[in-house]
Amino acid sequence: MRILVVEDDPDLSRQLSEALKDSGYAVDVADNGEDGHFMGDTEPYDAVVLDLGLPIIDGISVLQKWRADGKTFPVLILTARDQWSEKVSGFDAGADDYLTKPFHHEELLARIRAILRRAAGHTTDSIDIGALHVDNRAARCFVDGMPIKLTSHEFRLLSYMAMHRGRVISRTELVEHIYDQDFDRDSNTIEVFVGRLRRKIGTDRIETVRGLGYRLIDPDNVPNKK
Amino acid sequence: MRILVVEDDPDLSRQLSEALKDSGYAVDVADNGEDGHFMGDTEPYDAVVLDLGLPIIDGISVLQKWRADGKTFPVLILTARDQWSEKVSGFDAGADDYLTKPFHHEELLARIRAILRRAAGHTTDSIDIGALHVDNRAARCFVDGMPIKLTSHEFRLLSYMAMHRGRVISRTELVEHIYDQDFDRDSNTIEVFVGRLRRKIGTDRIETVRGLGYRLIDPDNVPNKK
DNA sequence: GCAACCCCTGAACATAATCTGAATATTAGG
DNA sequence: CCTAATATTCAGATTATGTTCAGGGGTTGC
Repeated sequence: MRILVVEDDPDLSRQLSEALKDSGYAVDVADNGEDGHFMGDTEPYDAVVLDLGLPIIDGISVLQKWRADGKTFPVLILTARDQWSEKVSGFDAGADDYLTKPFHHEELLARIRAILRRAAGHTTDSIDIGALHVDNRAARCFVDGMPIKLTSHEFRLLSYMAMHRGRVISRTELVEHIYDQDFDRDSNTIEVFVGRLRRKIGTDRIETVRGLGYRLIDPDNVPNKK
Repeated sequence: MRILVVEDDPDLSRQLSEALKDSGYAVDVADNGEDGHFMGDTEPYDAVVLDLGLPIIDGISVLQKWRADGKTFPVLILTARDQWSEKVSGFDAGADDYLTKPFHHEELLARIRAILRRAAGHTTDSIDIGALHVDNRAARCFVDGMPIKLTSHEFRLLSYMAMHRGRVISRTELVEHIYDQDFDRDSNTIEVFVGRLRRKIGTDRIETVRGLGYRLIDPDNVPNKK
């Protein structure tokens, strides 16, 4: 999952992106409205954390522009305490949730997880695919109840596939959502990660669709394959 | 489905054609208005992605020429941000949709699927022909609810026939829409693929019309065959 | 500050799926 | 029956995917 943070206070921005990275997200940062708007327009984020008081273009305008352009990623806005009117116009502009500063990291992370899972049409933080259990909250996964140790990138890959289970996901899409901005994929990292994941969670849980990509399935619940 | 991309920026052009190929389309590329116009005039594309700012002949003129010549393929135009007047004249010239740069691959792909299916007179990404279900988004097909594994070329063939179901489709037409430019068909690949498809989805779903081509039908709902 | 470790990356190499073209068999139509 | 059209089969050729591994950057524990 890849997240954009638009925040001008350098301290807060660093804290936020660190906390998010620790939770296993790929994070890009913008420190003003213009850059933030451009990045949101250009890159396929899974969620955005948007401060409202920003240099150059304010947060509400950025959000409005995105929505006018048809961008649908979920947006969590940060407001100063007591700025009730801002919250209202934030929701009007298409925000999905808000958080008043100051806040605990824990709360931010919980809300991010919530908007991510809502966007993907799930109702809880964990996803079961047959005997495979993916816990996005604890960033852990289990097969038949046994905990599986995954590295951070392995978990990102699994988590993204779990959110979109059953669908074929192209290598390009995986790269875009697992890595942050400056990454030029000209190597076979995705294949390597898929290989490692398969060894850990079971080869047949990730189906490869030649020429298109990969798909996460429940191997015990395939109607019948030819 | 075969798509023409007319775009002069080499980076964007490569990205586009890669993303489209990933989605299972056959793709040709032109990097200026003149070549683009010629290719669109000569080859039977199912859709065109057309940048407006092009060397030699600009995009709007290319589109106007095509429409004046009676070309009906759907055209998705790419415009720079804020060039609202361009969008308007694009629609006037006969565009089917537009996308402002920059954009996400996923959005482009969604719009391509949308104009393709509109052009074929469908309203969703999936098509049912009796017990056969073709899902163009997931690139999958089912018979009686059972998933059928198809290779990428097999799926292209099926998808094209499903889009034009009930009509007889000649071998030449199939070759032209399933392969991109540089493919010299002097062999019997189409027969081979039809054979393989038949084995997978059921022999009687593809009818042979001697001397003309093939037709995709619902074997359980044939008005009356002689 | 150092050593030990873990993980990521990119490349080289190995394997497997699928495509192609041709040869051969079968069928429909006269 | 004869012929042309279509089907089937199959063996390379070709590409996509898998696997392995070494080097390096970063982190942890001492």
